[in-house]
Amino acid sequence: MKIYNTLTRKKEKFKAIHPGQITMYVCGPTVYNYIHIGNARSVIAFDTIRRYFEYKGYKVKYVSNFTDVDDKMINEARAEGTTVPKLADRFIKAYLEDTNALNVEKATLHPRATHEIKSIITFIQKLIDKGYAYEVDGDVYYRAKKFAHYGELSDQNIAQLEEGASKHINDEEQQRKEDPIDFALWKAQKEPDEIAWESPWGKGRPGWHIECSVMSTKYLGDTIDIHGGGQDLEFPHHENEIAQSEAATGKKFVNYWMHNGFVTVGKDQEKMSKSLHNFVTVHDILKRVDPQVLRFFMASVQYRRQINYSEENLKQAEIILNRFKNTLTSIDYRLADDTESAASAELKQAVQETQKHFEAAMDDDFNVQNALTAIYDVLPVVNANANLSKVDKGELKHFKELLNSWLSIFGIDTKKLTAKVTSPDNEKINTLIKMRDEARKNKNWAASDQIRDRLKRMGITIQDTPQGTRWTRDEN
RNA sequence: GGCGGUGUAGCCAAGUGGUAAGGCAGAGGUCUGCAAAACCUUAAUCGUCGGUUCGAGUCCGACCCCCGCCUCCA
Repeated sequence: MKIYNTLTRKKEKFKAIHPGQITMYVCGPTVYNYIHIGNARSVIAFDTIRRYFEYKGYKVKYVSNFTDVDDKMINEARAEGTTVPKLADRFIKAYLEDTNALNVEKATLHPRATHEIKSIITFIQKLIDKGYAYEVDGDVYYRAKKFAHYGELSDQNIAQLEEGASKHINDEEQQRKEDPIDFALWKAQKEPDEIAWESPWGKGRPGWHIECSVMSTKYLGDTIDIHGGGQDLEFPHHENEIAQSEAATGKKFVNYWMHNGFVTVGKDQEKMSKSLHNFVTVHDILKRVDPQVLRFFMASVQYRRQINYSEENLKQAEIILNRFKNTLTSIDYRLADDTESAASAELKQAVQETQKHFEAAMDDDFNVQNALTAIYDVLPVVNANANLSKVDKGELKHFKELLNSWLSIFGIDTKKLTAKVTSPDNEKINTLIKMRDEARKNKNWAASDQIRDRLKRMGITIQDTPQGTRWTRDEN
């Protein structure tokens, strides 16, 4: 299995620290708003990766944090006249609802920065003791240049970083810092009503980057297998995490750094982001789009590539899901009917090949496009087989199980896809179909078509096959 | 300016140097009473220019377009 490592800018053979187990940390959102499609992309990308590891038999420890205190949180809470913790609670709840709707597996742990203040203070103190950090009037800064590997992840050189940073910070900050690229580990309280905790350096709150170093090492260990996040976190966030963690522990922080590509929008394909105000929240879009369609759309692009968010592309995802649905439905009908089973070497071999191709593609840095292609290639074979008067029922069943597990890597629940929800009108549907079959027998096409139209209005599509009339619900 | 990514048919997109996978849409056909679904057939010389090579989308050079990071952002 190969994974592209941002640190080395190469695909590397994946080797877990502990065989059969994987430790994964994924940077989560700042919870001052609903998550948008771009945030969801990251969540979905790493959920898909996690699910594939699990498919391969790994046990995955998956930690994803909530940043529940920072300037944006403080400002938003003020604007709404609420407190930072209340604001956080509200949007953490919304996050869990949204990601649950997108069928994202629950993290092993969702630590919150504000619940880790003690550990954060201890960690910062360690950095001060080791000479990697210094305090100035209640603020604590990290001495970036002291860390020899600073800039390696994002491939930036120190001089240029200094030049860039000096343009962005004000004189007052410039004077406090030893160097413009030094970054805050601890920020002193500025207003009396501002949320703050006691510390050896006075009242204040943690800086942004420190929480991830603390939570990752605390819950997953000094060195972990995989650390993920959006490409925009490469610098400075992840660069700083490496500096903090490796300075504190003296060990390698992360073996494989993985960064997902952005969601872009519009004909200019601009990055979707909160600051550009071109975002769509998951909360809103799910009011009109089937969560499975959104999930499949986002999961079907390889995690490093950009996703161009558009109605047309969303529509395409829906059509493909429908093909899966049709195939699975026709398999279900064939498995349930009383026709004889007949072994098919052709089908068996095609299914075997598909599995091989699917896994080879996923093993290659999660190349989901090629993995899906493997499935698209076998669908015509399966569909054609499912139309035969005698089918290989054992092999069809086997394929169905495989397809279920493959699609579940993409976050698709095939049960939901094909559910013939038991509802009060099931009996009515079957009665109508019987009536129609009767009409067809008598070649009473007008009556037959009338019943079909009526069923269509109920959201039921019917298909006539040699094995009898089938029906599916249009919406799941 | 520095770093990184990207440019393949209307759209999505795969492509270890050897005569361009696949999907969607479109067109034609088979099946069907008609449909639906399914199945079959069907399209591009790969941003531009030059180089290396028997041979390049695939390597080298130059250039152009777009996107991102370098400041909060998945």
